[in-house]
Amino acid sequence: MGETQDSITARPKASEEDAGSNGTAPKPTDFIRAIINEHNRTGRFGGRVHTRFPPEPNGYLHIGHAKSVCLNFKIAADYKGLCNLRMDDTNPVKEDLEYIESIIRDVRWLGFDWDDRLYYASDYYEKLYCFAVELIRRGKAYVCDQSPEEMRQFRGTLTEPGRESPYRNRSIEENVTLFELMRAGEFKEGEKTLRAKIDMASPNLNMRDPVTYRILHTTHHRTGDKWHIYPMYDFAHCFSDSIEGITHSICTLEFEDHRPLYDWYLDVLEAYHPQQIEFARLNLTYTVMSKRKLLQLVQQKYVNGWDDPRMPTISGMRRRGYTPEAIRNFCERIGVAKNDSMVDVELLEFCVREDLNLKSPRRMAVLKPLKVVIENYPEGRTEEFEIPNHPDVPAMGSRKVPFSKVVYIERDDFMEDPSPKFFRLGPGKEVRLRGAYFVTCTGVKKDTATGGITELTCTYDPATRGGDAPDGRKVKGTLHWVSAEHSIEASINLYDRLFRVPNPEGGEEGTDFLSYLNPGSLSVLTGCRLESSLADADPEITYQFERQGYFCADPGSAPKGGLVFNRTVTLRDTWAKIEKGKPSSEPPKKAAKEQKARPVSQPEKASADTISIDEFGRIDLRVGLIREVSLVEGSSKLLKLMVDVGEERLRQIFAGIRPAYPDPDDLLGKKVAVVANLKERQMKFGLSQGMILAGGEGERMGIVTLNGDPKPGDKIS
RNA sequence: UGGGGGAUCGUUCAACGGUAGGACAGCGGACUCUGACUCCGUCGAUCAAGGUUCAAAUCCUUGUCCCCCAGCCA
Repeated sequence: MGETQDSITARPKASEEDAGSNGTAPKPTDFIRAIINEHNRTGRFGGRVHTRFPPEPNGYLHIGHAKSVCLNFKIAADYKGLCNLRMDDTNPVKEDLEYIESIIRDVRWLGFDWDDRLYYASDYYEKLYCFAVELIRRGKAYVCDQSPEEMRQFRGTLTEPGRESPYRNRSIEENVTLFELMRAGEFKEGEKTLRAKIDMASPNLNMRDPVTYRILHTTHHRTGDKWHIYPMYDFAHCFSDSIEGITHSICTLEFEDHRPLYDWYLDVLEAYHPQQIEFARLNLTYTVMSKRKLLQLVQQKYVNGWDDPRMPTISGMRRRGYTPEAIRNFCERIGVAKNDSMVDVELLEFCVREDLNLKSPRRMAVLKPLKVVIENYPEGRTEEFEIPNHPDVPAMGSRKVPFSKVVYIERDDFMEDPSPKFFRLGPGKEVRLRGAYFVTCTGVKKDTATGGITELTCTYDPATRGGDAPDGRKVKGTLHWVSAEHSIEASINLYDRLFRVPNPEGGEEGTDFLSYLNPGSLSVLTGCRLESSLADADPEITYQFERQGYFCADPGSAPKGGLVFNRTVTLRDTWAKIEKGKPSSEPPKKAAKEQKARPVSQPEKASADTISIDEFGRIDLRVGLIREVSLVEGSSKLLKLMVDVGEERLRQIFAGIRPAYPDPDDLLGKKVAVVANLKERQMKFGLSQGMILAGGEGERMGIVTLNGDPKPGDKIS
């Protein structure tokens, strides 16, 4: 893996002594390693560290799993221990061979190795069965005839104890016999279970005689029809860990109150006893992480399979062009703790860019072509420019890029009436075509019907061959380009976040996460023009299309449909930020950013279950002019606004935006978006007659303000 | 109202009784044949109230808020 990250974040030497007598602990910081260090100090596991990554093969691995994979494998590596890969396959109803294969592929792709230690809980079924029998013999388990319904009723509630099952006191012999019959398939599903005999009054619901084995007449993907009973997670997991000699059984927080059960099973049978440690699972903004929801997205076709590049799955990210190094690095940076956390997806994107910037060969590709004819360039002439594959890594070599009289540039790189800050092409302006010549725009051709720009004419300066002017004159802008005649056509998938909101799982009660799907998460660009060297692009390689972002050939759609590229991630785009912030909205910050619909135009394949225009139309959005602003006494958050929405009277609106406006007078005269048909609301401070649109929280809040010269009361469409 | 966890810059991780630090994001600037990269600067936090102490994010008390648990899922 060759990460140097560790040494960067590690504390200096002094802490190394945490490692204790065996001195193998290089990473002092996180709480898990602190526990391990303590174990090593006291000799609990004789200095041994053996972890495992135990996925259930009921779905594809996602970035949240990657966190766990990295944690387990890295801890093992750091302590010179081992990490097993174990399929936790105890529920044949949900599991599948396809998932097993994908998991193996993904963990390997992430860069981890388990030698020959690929295990399956199903390998232990026979042993587990014997453990269960022993449990019965020790009077610690019984066969129960209660139906699921009855069992639920007897379990009690969070605040009331449960009641004991009438079958709780069967004789050991009867239990053994019944359990054998369960195994033999003599009973119907749900007819009987094996239950641990613990304590129906325990405040921990997991200890109220939990089911240990249930009857399932389902063919198992590995053991076929051999078994009619399957162990439950708590039982199978602790003994699987125990059998494998795991020292540290690392899992997520929700298993914290399963730990007493984990410990109970092992203690009752006096088995080797690993230490379970729980950490907070990863949440990422603008996505969902639950396997159930991801499955739903796949099954209901909101995305095109588990490896859809918009999915947070490992296979989706691979297809999108993410690298294992970037993902591992991300997992390193987010750290590990017990706080519930929501990591900003921008950090992931940063890690991807960071890695890709170093190793992506540069190419030129025009996504939205605009034809440029260079008037003074000889007809029929072609020359080739030698352009480096990487500006900072000469070792990556160079390639020849053909140039001719007609080239394409990016439509966004031309403005007919540019602002002074726009240092790309405009009428009369001179720019550099990267690695080729300086050109000056001499003319603009338009479609007479639509007025849309169809073509540009330019002149070039032959003296600037290669991209430098001998007279030392500078140009502000450098554009990417392709020769019309030599370029190849491709379509490009632009991906944006799958959800419109940072936390699609945390919506108002009763709101389905699907309603937050981003209808613009995929936009397909056709007729893009690429430099010809991209014709046989290797899907394994992610290229940087200069000034655009990182892209890789889509392995899924290569064969017949022509060349298809996936956008991995955009380049940072400060210009877009300037542009966006330019017109009005004072503190656009996050508020504006979160609305960001990056794929600007283009046909969109709307794939989401969203509200319709009609529904949205029920909201009466009006232009409002802020006429008065005053502080609200007794509230640190509210401002009282008097807003002109084109009616005789001003509307009184209380807005919780004060933290963002230390000087509320800044708001005077601003044109804002007002929800005009909101039911009036009586607040402590007065009647609020509408709502203005804002985004963000606290100081990073911004209100939606309007450009141009709309009149108060104008409808916002 | 039971049990188990958790609260530190916008986000995330650290600080383990002794200067609240890093990363991402933001903002400003330098550089630039990618408005990229890089570099520099800057903004910015200890849930609250008490207490112990020369000294508290850290220890104690009380409170507040958030997450998880009533599958024959994992």
